Amino acid sequence: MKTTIYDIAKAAGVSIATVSKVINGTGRISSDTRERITEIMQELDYQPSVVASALTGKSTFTIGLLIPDLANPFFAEIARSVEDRGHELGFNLVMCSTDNNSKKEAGYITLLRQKRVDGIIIATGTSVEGLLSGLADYNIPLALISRDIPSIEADSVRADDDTGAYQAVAHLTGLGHRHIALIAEDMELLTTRERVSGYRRALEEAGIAYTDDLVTISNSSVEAGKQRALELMGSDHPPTAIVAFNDLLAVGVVQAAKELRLSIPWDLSVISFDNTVLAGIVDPPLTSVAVPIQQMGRQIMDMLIERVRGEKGDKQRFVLKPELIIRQSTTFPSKV
Amino acid sequence: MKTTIYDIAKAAGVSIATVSKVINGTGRISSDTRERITEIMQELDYQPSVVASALTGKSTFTIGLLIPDLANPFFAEIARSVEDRGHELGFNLVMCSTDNNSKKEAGYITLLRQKRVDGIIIATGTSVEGLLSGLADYNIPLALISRDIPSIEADSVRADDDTGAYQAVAHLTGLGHRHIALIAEDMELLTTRERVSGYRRALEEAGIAYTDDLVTISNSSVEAGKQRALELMGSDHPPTAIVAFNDLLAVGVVQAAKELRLSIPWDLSVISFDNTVLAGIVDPPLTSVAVPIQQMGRQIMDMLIERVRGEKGDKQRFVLKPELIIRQSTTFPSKV
DNA sequence: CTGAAAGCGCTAACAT
DNA sequence: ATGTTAGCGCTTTCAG
Repeated sequence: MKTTIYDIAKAAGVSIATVSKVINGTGRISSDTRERITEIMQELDYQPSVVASALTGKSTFTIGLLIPDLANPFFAEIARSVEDRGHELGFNLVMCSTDNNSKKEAGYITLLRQKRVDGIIIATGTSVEGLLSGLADYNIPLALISRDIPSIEADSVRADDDTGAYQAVAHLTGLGHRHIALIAEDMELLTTRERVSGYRRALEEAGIAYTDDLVTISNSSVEAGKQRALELMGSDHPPTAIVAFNDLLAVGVVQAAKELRLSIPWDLSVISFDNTVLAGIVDPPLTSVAVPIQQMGRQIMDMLIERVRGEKGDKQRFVLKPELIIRQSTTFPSKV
Repeated sequence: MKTTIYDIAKAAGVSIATVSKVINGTGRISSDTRERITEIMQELDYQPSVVASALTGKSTFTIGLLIPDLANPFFAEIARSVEDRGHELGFNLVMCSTDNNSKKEAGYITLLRQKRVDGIIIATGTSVEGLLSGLADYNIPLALISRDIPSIEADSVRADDDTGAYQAVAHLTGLGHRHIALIAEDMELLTTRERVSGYRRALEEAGIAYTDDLVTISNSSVEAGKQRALELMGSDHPPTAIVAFNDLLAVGVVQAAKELRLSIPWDLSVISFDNTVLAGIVDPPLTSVAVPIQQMGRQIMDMLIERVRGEKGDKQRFVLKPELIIRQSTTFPSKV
């Protein structure tokens, strides 16, 4: 049998209330009995049940993290930083990889509700919007990382995507590129729309007209990135540079270039977003728009825990500045 | 207020016992009242509390996963497959990245105990050994993935590391290499010892003497791999091939080679273990010993859930055959 | 087929 | 400084 608070109480010759108090450091108990009880708890290897304690109204000390895919390094890194900060604060993370599939999202959210998690951090796209607005009612705090959903009442931390894209494209136009393609993600995402807007702004400043067919939509995988790049490069007037909305896509572009026997950066410049471990590892290493993943992870967890602890007040929305890390995948265009 | 089983009971004009029965599909209730109750639960958006239900002796439907580092693609992929299978079976995963730090391991295990998780899957090294043998007493089932710990009474799934290393090294000796280095991990790990043994076996068959200084120990990171490679290549009699015990290390080797202006595979052959996404992405793509991560993940979860459900009987230990994926990082040695 | 009641392990007033 | 007691939301005999 698991040892309970009763076992401790009996062994110590006190009431369970007293034991509860030393466990939680509440009320006043003589340091004498405190010590004795502490000792007995150790001897009996007693672990207070957070299940029971949660039932009495205290928190479960677990928070849910919804991401598209743990196997995507960007999200794995986010998860890691969130997990670390949570652990420091005494909270555990339950992972929910949704594949951006609304069925799975709904399923996970239901589960998280049933488990009475203290809060939920969301890094997925739009489809959850409906589910989420509901969540507010159950008053379980929500926080958004990396993507923001304006219609949702929640704290958020994300990168300034407009600026990020602007920096990337300006770097390219500065090098002389005038035919720059985008491999974007779902247009429903604020992230995507902002990046496209930054792209247009940079083009405009360089006096370059915006063309629809240089912007292609793709889901996030190496394979998809490769396909899109193949299509772009196969067109009548192929781009001299491609900006991919994440590292996986960019890796796909690199593979497409290899297949087409195009050399990067000489025949084609490439810039990625995210700057995960992948960006530094491919050949050539990618110029990439870096977002401070660690910082975002810690910060969102901090904000969420504040809410869990009852912090009221307006929702906060942080927008972090991205940084363009210049590596070897970009140079001036060969043919002007 | 959260809606409880009482609210449903009242609204339906029945007792909570009846509601409980329709929730769990136990006992016998007229399909009439069943429907009515179901309907009301939906209307009120009722979510039964697994916290409360767990307190009455049922499971928490959550299992803990201990890994060294979620940001390492190998473990991220393991986590993903485990999570998926868990989700199919109705279990959630709480992530514990331990950095192979025994303090963290102990901390996480304590937390998992307090949360009354139904089971724990472990992919970390040795330091937990002590903690774990204890766990058995609290009768929370354990399962080991990717690494086995003989002294622990637990189901396990892992790769046949001896064979994996043998295949890698035999491939190399077959190409004519006679000076093959190993960048290994912690010697305490069964995995490491078995790989070294496979290495020696392959050398022996090729009539090559084993030398201690060709085997170097490293912790798992790109940076560490690079350092070890630099040291190896800087020795009097540098190896013509290096086998790295995971992709991160191998990437480090590749970077070291670049820094030394050595071309892979012509100046140096490289083989990695794990065959994660990284192996296919670096330049050149790495010949790698692939283990069936997906399959391991599913299988370990299946075995663990069996135990959670009360399956008794001897512990099962599965050892899966690895496969050598030949890419472009290996060829015959240039100078014989 | 349905309900009453006794817990599960712990917390939080409220007494003492 | 410590103990009593009434829940928390649900499951599970055991009656009816």
